[in-house]
Amino acid sequence: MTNHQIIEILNEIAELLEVKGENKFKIRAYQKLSRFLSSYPYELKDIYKEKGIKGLTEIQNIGEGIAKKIAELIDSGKLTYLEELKKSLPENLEMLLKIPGMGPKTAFLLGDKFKIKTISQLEKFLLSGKLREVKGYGPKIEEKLLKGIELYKKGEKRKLLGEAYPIAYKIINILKDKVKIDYIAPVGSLRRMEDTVGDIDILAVCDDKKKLMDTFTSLDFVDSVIAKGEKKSSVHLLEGIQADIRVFNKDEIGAALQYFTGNKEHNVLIREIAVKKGFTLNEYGLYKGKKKIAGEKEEDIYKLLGLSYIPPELRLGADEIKLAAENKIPQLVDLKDIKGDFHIHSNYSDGRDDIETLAKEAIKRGYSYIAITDHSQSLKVAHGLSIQRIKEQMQKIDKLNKKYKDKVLILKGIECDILQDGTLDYSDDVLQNFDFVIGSVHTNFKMNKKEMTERILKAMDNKYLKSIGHISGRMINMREPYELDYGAIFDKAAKNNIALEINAQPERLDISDIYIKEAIKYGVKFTIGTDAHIFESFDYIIYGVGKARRGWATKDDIINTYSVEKILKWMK
DNA sequence: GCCGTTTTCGGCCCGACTGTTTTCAGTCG
Ligand SMILES: Nc1nc2c(ncn2[C@H]2C[C@H](O)[C@@H](COP(=O)(O)OP(=O)(O)OP(=O)(O)O)O2)c(=O)[nH]1
Ligand SMILES: [Mg+2]
Ligand SMILES: [Mg+2]
Ligand SMILES: [Zn+2]
Repeated sequence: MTNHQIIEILNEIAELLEVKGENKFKIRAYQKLSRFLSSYPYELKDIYKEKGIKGLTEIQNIGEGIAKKIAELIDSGKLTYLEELKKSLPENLEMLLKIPGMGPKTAFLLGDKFKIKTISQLEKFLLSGKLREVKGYGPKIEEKLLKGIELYKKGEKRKLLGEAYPIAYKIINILKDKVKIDYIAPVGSLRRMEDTVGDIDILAVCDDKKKLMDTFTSLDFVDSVIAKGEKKSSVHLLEGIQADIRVFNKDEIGAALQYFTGNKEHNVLIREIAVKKGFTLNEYGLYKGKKKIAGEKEEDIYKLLGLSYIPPELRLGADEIKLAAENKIPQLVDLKDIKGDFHIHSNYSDGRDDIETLAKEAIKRGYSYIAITDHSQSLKVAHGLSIQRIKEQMQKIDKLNKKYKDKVLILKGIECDILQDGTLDYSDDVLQNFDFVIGSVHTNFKMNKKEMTERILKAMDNKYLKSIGHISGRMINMREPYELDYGAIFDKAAKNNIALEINAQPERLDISDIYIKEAIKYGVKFTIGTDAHIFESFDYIIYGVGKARRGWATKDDIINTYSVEKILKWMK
């Protein structure tokens, strides 16, 4: 029973309780825990095995009630409570609830009174016009639900951060072009730099609100308008994702950002603090009675609530608020601190560009160094480098380093396969010639937790290894990560002075940010690498930095912030 | 169902849009 599975079950319980019309705070408790666990770095089953129920209740948002249920799930794989809950309700409600526009009330009505169990039954029912006979329902609702079914059938998944970000900026640039806008920015999960986003949230400040909304809802790539008001509109895009916009006045921008950045749990906790202090907080401002006491700047709101500023990436509703109250939010690493990129492929292996092109791009970005890290010999599909090719590449790099002396330093790197037995893909007398060796697993993924951990730990005995590439092997939405004993790896990484890579490819984002904070406690350092195969992908660095920030990393934790002198020393 | 240096019981965020209403419920942010 993985955390992932437990999260799904908690969500299912919350949904069913909603349909039952249960106490909404009880429902919130399940939702809150579910969200909390999605960024929790330890497996509950390990904690339960070690410390029992008591270990579980020590975790934030888990009390006696849910601890017992989790224990039953781990012990037996089943949950009597959920089974009973399902029995007491119409079948297949979960499916109905996934239809956009269908909430708990309507789903219950359809399941209970009209015995609807399948999508095709629902379609027939809606087309028959029988729903409008129920008080409170009419033809527009039937239509809306039919549209919801079409959307549901598309089965759209959450988009990768790296897919959604460019779409958000496409929208922003068009709007800026067509309407006079004072401020516009991506917010929600995009601003928090989550791995994936459920929709694109945009916040704007603009005088001509009507024109902005007209423009937004009539963009070329809008395929349906879900809602359109003067403060808020929602559309669905051809790209297969929803976009929400909210428009505010200038003096509300701080409160608006605070609200629209979220996450929801963070907002609720912040608003609770406001209430305790005798204030109210909404998206327009912080109020003491009728009097507005903050709203222009996010910082002011946090400050008046007795908190230091909390960067968006940390706003999870976990422990960031407590730490802000104690003034213990660290100065996080920033994009402007980054001096180089530690994972780049050239046309020597499976990259598109020659090394000189890559070096020029690095110079353009103001980098001090880049590491060229092509694939190693056994990875034939990616044209892994033979020993002869390594020699040629090194000579080439020497030449370029002469040519671009004082402009950028090209590091002789390699992304060396960690073979099934934990040895590296070249012998030490080859590896010793590189400045920077990444060890990556690209083959034989189907090993259990113990075997895969041992494989990686073994590789870490090699004194030339400097960083572990994309450690979990996950491909977001496509391939699950393999299980690892992260504690053992962090421990050895810190002791052997081996960094972990934050791979910034949108589909990888690996090591996952939920582990970074833990690793830092062990003293582990990180190299951020875009894994670029074309120079345009140097852009992915923003996602890498975002992940580092979500892991509470400071400048010191990230090797890419070091000067040339310092990295040369570190690589020795 | 969870939580707490004021509380172990009584709190638990607040608002926009739509469709159906003649005052508001439902859904979503
Ligand atoms: N105060 C408050 N704010 C909310 C609530 N629901 C959403 N928000 C705010 C915080 C969210 O980050 C923001 C955008 O909502 P979304 O539903 O788009 O969620 P978010 O972008 O966080 O995640 P997503 O990737 O879209 O699933 O709106 C709520 O119930 N109360
Ligand atoms: Mg969102
Ligand atoms: Mg949204
Ligand atoms: Zn790789």
